[in-house]
Amino acid sequence: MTNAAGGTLRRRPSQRRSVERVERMLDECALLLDEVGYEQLTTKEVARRAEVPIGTFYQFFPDKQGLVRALALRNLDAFLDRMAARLAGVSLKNWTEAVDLVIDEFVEMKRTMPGFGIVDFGEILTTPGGPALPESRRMLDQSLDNNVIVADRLRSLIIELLGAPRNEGLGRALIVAVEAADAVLKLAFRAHPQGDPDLIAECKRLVRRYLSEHLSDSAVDASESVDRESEGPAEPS
Amino acid sequence: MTNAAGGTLRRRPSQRRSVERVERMLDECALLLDEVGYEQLTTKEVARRAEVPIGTFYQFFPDKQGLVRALALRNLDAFLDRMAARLAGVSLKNWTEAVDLVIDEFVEMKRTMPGFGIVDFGEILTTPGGPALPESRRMLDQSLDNNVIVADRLRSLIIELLGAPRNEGLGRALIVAVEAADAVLKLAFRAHPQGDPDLIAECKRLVRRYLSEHLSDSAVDASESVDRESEGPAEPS
DNA sequence: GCGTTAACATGAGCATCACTCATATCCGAA
DNA sequence: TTCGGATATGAGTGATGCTCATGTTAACGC
Repeated sequence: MTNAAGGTLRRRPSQRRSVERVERMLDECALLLDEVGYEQLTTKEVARRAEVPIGTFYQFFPDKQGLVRALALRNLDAFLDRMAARLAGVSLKNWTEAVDLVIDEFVEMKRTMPGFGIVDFGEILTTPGGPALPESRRMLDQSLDNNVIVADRLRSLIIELLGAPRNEGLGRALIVAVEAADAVLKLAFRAHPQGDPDLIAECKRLVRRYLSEHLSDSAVDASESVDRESEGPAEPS
Repeated sequence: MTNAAGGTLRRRPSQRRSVERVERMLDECALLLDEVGYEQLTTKEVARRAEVPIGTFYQFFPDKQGLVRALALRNLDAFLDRMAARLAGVSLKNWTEAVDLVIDEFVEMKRTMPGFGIVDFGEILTTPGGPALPESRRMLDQSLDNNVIVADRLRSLIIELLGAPRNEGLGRALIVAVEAADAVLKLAFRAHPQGDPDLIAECKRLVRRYLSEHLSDSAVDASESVDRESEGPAEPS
């Protein structure tokens, strides 16, 4: 819902042609990232493929990092939207099913959405191509925000759907779970182009075991918001 | 024990002066990495600080990535050696203590060893400055090797010290645990310069919960290799 | 239609980077 | 001393991220 490129753009495109251009640049960035990786990706090539002059590129994106960060945010939004839609259309027996569903969806995104496997919720999102520097506090804070956004929205979804108790530690636990799952799934995709099934299964186990401290099974049965048993997708508020 | 710069050097320094030079370059690389991050790090500046001509730099390191990878491997060796020494000098009551000890040691390394927080067991080790590319299989395999090396040596240490059963799944579980813990600790250090204590504690919980499937408490008491109760450091085989 | 003004578009050019290679220097053997 | 090959060096090369002076379009009052 929120604009995917929220604070990362130098100038927000207003006219229709400009919007399409920015979108095209992000599309080509994603494809090129999958082809050559971040370091080999050049702004000139992105601009060339998107059929946009390099000068125009730099009117919208502050720099190479900004481009990739904007893509990361767009991917993030896409994932969260798909998650919300997916969770809304299913009646879950217990919260562990929700964990499996979220991870399956994440894996599916990695398999199909260009650039999703490379630029996602980890530090790449923050400082793509470079590890976090103690100097650049601002960027770090932003990354932390992004991380919190994912975990927070997941928590909202889980609470909404499963009626889990609003533990104080749940928020932090979800952040930790997201971070850990992200890392393990990265490993799974490093080991196998489509994601090593064993490692994906192991990832689910990891998250289930960890979250079982915070999410009790009893909370699931007490769920109030899962009223409809229908399988059709329901609209989130 | 094994040379830290394993296959990453273009030419192995033979004379004493050359060895010192390579060591100095790695030292300055680590410091500079902490100061400005990978992307801002320039080979010229590393060479300048190490008081080595740029030409000489490229006689030993194939490229910028090779330099950072060599540093990563040196840090890796340092960590594993310290782990072995630390575990050898302590009698553990149960395996969860070993988990805490390993994580504490890891955190201590992140706090004190230059470049350790930035270049470590994650993908940065593999493709520093760039996420994994589907193209560059060779690098990916190497990264996987590195990851396996850590987990494998940890497994050896744990089995040796705690007499844990040699489960088939233990190896993979340790790889997953290392990957997850690494990610969560990165997060902890992004949130706090010295590492957020809450997140560090959460990391221990995560690993303990996960590994409890593979390491039973009873296995600890049946430990055979922990004969000596002395606290002096013992030599690993 | 016309003039004015501001926003937008463009790509040659600049500073800087990773990396090379022709040359200089060293050093042991004869 | 002379020679030959290994080593050391830094000016130079091509490429990259990014800028900015200039050209083009759009909007609006008259």
